[in-house]
Amino acid sequence: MLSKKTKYGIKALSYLAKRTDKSPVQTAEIARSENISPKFLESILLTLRKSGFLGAKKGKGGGYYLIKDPNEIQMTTVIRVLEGPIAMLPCVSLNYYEKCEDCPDELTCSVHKLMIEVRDSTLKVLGEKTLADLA
Amino acid sequence: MLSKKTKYGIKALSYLAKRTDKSPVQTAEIARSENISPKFLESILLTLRKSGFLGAKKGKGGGYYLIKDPNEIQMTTVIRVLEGPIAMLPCVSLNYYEKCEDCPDELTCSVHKLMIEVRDSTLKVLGEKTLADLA
DNA sequence: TAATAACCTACTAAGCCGATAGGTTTATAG
DNA sequence: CTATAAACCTATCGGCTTAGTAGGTTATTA
Repeated sequence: MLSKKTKYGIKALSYLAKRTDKSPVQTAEIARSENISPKFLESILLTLRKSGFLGAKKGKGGGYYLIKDPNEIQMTTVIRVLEGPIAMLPCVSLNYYEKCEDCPDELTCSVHKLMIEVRDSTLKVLGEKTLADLA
Repeated sequence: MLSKKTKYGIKALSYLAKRTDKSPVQTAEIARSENISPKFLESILLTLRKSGFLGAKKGKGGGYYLIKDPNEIQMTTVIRVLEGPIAMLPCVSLNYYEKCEDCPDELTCSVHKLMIEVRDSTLKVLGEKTLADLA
């Protein structure tokens, strides 16, 4: 299940990508438009800025704006930053790998093999999609 | 992320499917072999029995056994029973649909569309796989 | 009749999620 | 130079879920 954090984050990015204008947009405006708790969204936008997706401007007339071209923003990278691993098990995660305690041998584990296939198919979909496709 | 419940459940089903013999296998044996907490596994096998995957026999020499042919057991149905929805958002779930509170219109929601694609690709992988493929 | 193993109910510790509260810093407007 | 605006930062919290534990009940077999 996708967390609300991720869902809201994607919505916010889409909102910014839809704008022709590249001027800063305030958190409150996005929150209002997308029905998101302003304070919660604030923390999300902050992590998106720290991750290099957004730029920010303080003070009056400030807000957040996209740094990169929406075409260059893969959905895989967005989701990894907000949600963490895309894989359904740590032992099949490319970016957040972790060994299972219970599993003596991954290569013979039935669940492992299955989840690799799921991961690859998901990765294919998300890797081909960019923020531009959503907006 | 797949819960341990689901992971253990699939492992247990695989274990049973691998056996040529169709005699009942005790919870303790599966737990030992797969490194699962016996009591936790007990509850999992119980739900698998109630869902029609397993049969059970009480008393000495009892245990659990597969009811159906492993070829007939789709991984989608197993996961839905143990984990719940396969979709990453309730609003794109076929079997556990739920409307998003924040979203006024699903058809224009960028996240919605994206998650439908992810769901479909996952469903394709899991729908083609049966328990026999795992074992 | 004793042992065995499934069945059932209840509880719990820990962790995460979504959100809130309140203050600090920086930029702009007048 | 001062007031305002908005991002930035820290801390906290209630509620829920997960993974497991404990302990007893029922049914079957030897």
